[in-house]
Amino acid sequence: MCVIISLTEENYLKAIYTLSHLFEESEVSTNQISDHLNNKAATVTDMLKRLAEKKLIHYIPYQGVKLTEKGRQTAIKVIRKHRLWEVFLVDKLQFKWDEVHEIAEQLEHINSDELIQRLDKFLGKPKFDPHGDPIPDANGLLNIVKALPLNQHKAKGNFTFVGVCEHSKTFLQHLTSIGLKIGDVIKVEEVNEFDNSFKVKINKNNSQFFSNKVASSILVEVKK
Amino acid sequence: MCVIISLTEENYLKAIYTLSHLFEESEVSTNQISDHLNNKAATVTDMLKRLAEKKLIHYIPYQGVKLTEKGRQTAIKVIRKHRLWEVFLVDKLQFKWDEVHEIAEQLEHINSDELIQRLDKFLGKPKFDPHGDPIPDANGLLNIVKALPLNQHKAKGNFTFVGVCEHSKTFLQHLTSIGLKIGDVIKVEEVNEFDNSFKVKINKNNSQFFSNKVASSILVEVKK
DNA sequence: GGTATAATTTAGACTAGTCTAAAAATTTGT
DNA sequence: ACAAATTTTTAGACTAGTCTAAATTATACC
Ligand SMILES: [Mn+2]
Ligand SMILES: [Mn+2]
Ligand SMILES: [Mn+2]
Ligand SMILES: [Mn+2]
Repeated sequence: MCVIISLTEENYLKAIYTLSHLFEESEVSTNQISDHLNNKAATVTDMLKRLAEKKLIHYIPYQGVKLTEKGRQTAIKVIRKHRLWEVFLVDKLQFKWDEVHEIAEQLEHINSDELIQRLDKFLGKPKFDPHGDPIPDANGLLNIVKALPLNQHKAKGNFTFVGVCEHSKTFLQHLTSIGLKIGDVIKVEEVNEFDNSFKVKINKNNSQFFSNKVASSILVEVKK
Repeated sequence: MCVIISLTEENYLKAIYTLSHLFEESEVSTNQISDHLNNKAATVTDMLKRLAEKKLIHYIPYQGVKLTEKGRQTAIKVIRKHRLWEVFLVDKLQFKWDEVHEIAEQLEHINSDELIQRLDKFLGKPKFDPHGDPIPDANGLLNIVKALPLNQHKAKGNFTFVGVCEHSKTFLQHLTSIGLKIGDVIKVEEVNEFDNSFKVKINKNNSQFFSNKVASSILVEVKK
């Protein structure tokens, strides 16, 4: 009970959580973590030993790591805080969706359960952050997003834009510049076999093209 | 330009700023800082050398320290953030005034000028925090509070309660329990020479007594 | 003015978190 | 199956921030 978890340790746990879901594998490797956090592999190994010591991860040398239940809960809580603060920044302070990630990276480490509970209520208990990512609830339960990237639905029809799988500032700004935001309806008029580009209409406006790169980075659901 | 100032360094600068104003002396001693931050004097000496190296303080061994202009600006900015976040916590999240200090101690280190500017606007550019302390403006200018503790006005009459000079949780809770909040009118009906206690009415309610300890910890202005 | 006391600094050590270089283990390819 | 390539760990070093104990400087008092 009540082991203190440092900011650095929180970031490692979050990285392990994210990577294990990114690659659909339960074991995460040392190099994956070192790439993700821009640290050297030797540094990661040191930290993995400390996290294992604290019972936050299962670690077998050379075999990779996975989170313990305690580690998972800690990671989820950091993600909950990150996403709630992003909602605050966009909804209450009128930041753009491409401006909030760096600030949320700092705010996610503020330690106060009461604060998060009240912030959640103040924001109207949102279910999704400004990028369409689901916000874990107070018990650590997370809606799994069943949406797929647009390019995996190789069919004409109407889709709803529900999130991004690429979070870079430049990509988010690009979506803004083509006038696409969460909740918009995308009508696929043609799928171009040659380069896998998509001819689409956004909310019944004029037609435009999505490159395969764009189509593979936006998550959509079939419109009901 | 653009020297990175760590969270720890920010706390030292804030401590030096606070202590120099608390004792009305420009030079702050090593022991004062070590008491204030609950660090050992040797630790403080180490840090003072680092802060001097970064041109944030003027430091002459054995003589005490004072802030440079750059150090003062940094300290003021941290105080501005602390007090703005306290306003946010009380006004927007409905925290009580005795619950916000610890959380603001964390939030004051979040580093984003844009965030503070937008938070300030969102809160309606408040001039005072929930404890009546003035909030420095974006240029680092601070209204000096000219209010005195009630016990220094040894006279009957009407006063306005504008702030506290004691910030402990128990004291703030005590004021709440006797029904006193910022802005209330305090009518002094008697000053008791024997123990320097005060017979007062708050907002024309029933009379009660303030001990000298209470009277010396609340800041009031003569009611206009 | 000289000594006792208090304040401050120095010296040396420790932890968390990082690095580079080298060693060891694992995986890959023939 | 074994050598080469890759991954991971170990060893040793560094910085920031902290400590204790000892040395030094300042101050207070007679
Ligand atoms: Mn983010
Ligand atoms: Mn997000
Ligand atoms: Mn405070
Ligand atoms: Mn305050």
